[in-house]
Amino acid sequence: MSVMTGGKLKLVQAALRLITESRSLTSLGLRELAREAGLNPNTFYRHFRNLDEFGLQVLGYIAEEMKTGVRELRRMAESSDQASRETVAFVYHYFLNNAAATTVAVRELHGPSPVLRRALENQLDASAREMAEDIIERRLVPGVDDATVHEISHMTIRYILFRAMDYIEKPDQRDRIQLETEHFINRQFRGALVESLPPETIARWASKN
Amino acid sequence: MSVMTGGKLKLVQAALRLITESRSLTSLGLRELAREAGLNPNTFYRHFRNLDEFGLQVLGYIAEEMKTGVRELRRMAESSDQASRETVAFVYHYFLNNAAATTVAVRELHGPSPVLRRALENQLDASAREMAEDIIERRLVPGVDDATVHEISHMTIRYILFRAMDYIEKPDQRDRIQLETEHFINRQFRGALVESLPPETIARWASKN
DNA sequence: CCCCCATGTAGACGACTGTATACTTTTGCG
DNA sequence: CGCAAAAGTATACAGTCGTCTACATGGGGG
Repeated sequence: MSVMTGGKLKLVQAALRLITESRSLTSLGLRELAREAGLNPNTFYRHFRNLDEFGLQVLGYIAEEMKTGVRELRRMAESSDQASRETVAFVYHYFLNNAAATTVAVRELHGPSPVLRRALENQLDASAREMAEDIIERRLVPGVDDATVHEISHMTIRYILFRAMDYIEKPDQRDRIQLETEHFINRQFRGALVESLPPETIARWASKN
Repeated sequence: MSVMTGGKLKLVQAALRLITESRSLTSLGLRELAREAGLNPNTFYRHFRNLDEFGLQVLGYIAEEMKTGVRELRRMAESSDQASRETVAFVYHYFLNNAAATTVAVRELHGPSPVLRRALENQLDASAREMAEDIIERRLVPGVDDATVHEISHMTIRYILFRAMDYIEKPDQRDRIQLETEHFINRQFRGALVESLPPETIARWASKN
């Protein structure tokens, strides 16, 4: 399962290549894949039962890629305590360097195949849980209860993933995207601290500081 | 342009029907469309030059639908001043009643066709601008500057659209989605009020109230 | 060494696709 | 009504697709 070689790898990589050139995983054809990979169409059957199974394997492949990225991220976040700014920069650079995987994830998360959608949702939920637990364990946002941290993590993971797509496609907006992401995160966590208070009270207090 | 009739309408509606049954606009076939609409394949050519033009027309069709929805929403928001809760409920019910259009929008916003993506982005940006201007004019969040209101509106519109997809597909989670959406909005605007203050200061103050 | 099994190739099949040309029906207007 | 344009249909063609069966290669373990 773990390491792919030969034709199998070639086919998966061909899929990633085609998808970045504005295609969708679900719309790829067997022959098209083989053509792009430089293989005979029938070679496909030596590695996959059908296109559905292929899709899942591609998802597994990119999930593996993403996991190593997350691991790096956590290792880096451990060393710095002012997480936000550099962390956001790091994350977007990571997505940029894994544009193909990112594109697949974003496309299929809202794509037509229910199976792939569920698989991706589970993957994202798992990442969100990890992120939340890290935040809670390291007491990064004291004053916010655990359930809320989980909720915010869930939103943030998705927000970043979608913005990563823009980040990849619109180089001229990268600074803005990074900045808005920081705003997003800051507002969510700061907002959570004063969630139960009426806006007027907050505004009055804030204007005095 | 305005009113569709006969075969043209049938084809567009057939597309919406197929898309809700887990398909993507870009992946629809000419013959498939005609079959679903109960028409001869060649009738398609009487109304559309090719499938790309068809896609754009479908988008225009649902954009028209959405616009009337937004108009209703603004009319309703005018009458109540505690916007948030009922507004959110209203919005999700609207999306639920226009499931096909919602699905198309979400699918194609991250779909493989750059043309459709741009068209949808512009549509969403326009809606976000309208929303922001409403909020600013009615002074719903004093203490937050205009640029920030625009930024938050932009995020919120997208957040709600994506959650609307879940809302449609997962009936058992509808209450939770509605609640989390309220949280999202509240945290964004409240967070914006205290954006520039260090979290510790906020937490200390909040714990005293 | 040889054999075997995994991997890759060749050719063919029926089904489906987008499109062109030609014909029929329906519709709206003077 | 009469007739022209619009809308819908029939048939056909070349291309692509997924899949099947049969055959070729080639590298590692007995």
